[in-house]
Amino acid sequence: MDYVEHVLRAVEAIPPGRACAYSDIAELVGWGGPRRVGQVMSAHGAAVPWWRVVRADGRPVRGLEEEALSRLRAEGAPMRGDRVDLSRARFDFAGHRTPHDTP
DNA sequence: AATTTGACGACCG
DNA sequence: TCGGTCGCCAAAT
Repeated sequence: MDYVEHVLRAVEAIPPGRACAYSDIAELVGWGGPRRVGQVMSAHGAAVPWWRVVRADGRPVRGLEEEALSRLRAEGAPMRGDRVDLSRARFDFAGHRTPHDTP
C-alpha cells in the first residue's frame, strides 16, 4: 500500500500549470516503473490532480484527453497544440525547482 | 505456471 | 513527425 501513497503524494506536489511524466514519478519514487505508476493512477488517481501527469511525449492521459486538456489549458500550462510542452511545464521534484525558474 | 493487459517509454526507419 | 516494435513491471486471467 505504501507505493500507492508515495505516488499520490508526488502527484499532489505538482503545482497548477505544471506537469510531469509517468516516468518522472517512477524515478522519484525509486522503484516500480512508469507502467506501475499508470496502474496506480488508474486505480487511485481520482483523488489527486491526475491531469498534471502526462505521457513522456506530452500527450495527456489515455482515455481522458478531453478533460485533461481543458483542465491543463484552464491552469495555463504551457501547451504545444494538443500536448503539454514538457520542456517548459515539467516540475522538478528534486529541490522543488523548475527549469523555468532556473537562470 | 503461462499469457494478456494496461492512464508507459525508448528506439528506429 | 508519425507509426511500428520491443522492453518493462505488476496484476489479473
